Amino acid sequence: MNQISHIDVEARVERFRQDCRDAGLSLTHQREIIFRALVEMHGHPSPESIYGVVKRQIPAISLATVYKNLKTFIDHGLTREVSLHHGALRLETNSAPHHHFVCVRCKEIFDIDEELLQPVELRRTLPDGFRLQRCSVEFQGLCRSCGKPSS
Amino acid sequence: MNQISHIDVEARVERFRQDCRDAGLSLTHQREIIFRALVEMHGHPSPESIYGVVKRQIPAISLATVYKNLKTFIDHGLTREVSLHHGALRLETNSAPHHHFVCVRCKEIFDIDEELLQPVELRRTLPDGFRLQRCSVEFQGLCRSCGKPSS
DNA sequence: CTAACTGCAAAGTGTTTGCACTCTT
DNA sequence: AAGAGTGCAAACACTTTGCAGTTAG
Repeated sequence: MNQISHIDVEARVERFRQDCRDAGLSLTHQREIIFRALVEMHGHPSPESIYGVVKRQIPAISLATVYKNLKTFIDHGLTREVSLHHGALRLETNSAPHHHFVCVRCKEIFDIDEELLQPVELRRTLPDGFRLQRCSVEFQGLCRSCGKPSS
Repeated sequence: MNQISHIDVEARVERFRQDCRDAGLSLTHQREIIFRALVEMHGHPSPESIYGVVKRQIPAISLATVYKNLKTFIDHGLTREVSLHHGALRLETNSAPHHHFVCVRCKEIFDIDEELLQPVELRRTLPDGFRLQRCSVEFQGLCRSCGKPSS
């Protein structure tokens, strides 16, 4: 919704370079262009749409490279995916209202009883025209087995 | 996490039958077996895993039928999908902490500034061994354009 | 120089579709 | 009957993989 200023982009790209060095990642031309495209875009772009932007600057780039790099970025916390459970349809079997705990490592989903939470409260109303139907909270972290020091 | 009692299953299947009648959906054998399998399973099953269960009772059933019916169930509110944005990878461009509003109709995702919300509070701690890293709220409803009476 | 990265094409997933046949109503 | 639903196979979209060649450190 907000414009992104050039200074933000530059700052984020600069931090990106540092993060790559810190993580031992090569700073390739492709890598940087992809990251820059990402931070210059707004909303929640798909790999394809990022590819479309990047291709204007590196016509020979392949979609696979975009995918590989986005995955690398995610793995190193350089960007984030909108949802931990994209990829495949999953159905609810629990018909009672509840929230979810998603393990960032094994991706397993655990139900969290609704009454474990204080009701979520808005400080102000949603932007005009938006009609709220329901709201659910997603907790992210490590589940019991993934959090064990051994594993 | 909890066992599902037979009485719950029967009650839900009975309601299902009624819902189908109300919605003008044919009550086929396959349909009912699929629904029953779903409510008898626990957690967040995939279409494949439901297919596996159903196949034991109707060996000739096809995976496509399972998919078609699950979609029908979702469309009629007879069950719910775990995440509205499974399907394809989407990246965040907004690096500030924020929540999401997802339009149930057009599936568009809108960022909701973190400070619009009272912080989410737990009444008790999470089950032992779970390590919380972050938490984000997903609002669902109709967005501005989908909520217009015209559309 | 070496390990990491890229581009390509091919292979994988998970999911949908078209169509002839079969059931529910 | 008529329309809705089913099974099959083929088509799809999205993503990953293997590998030979290239580049960063």
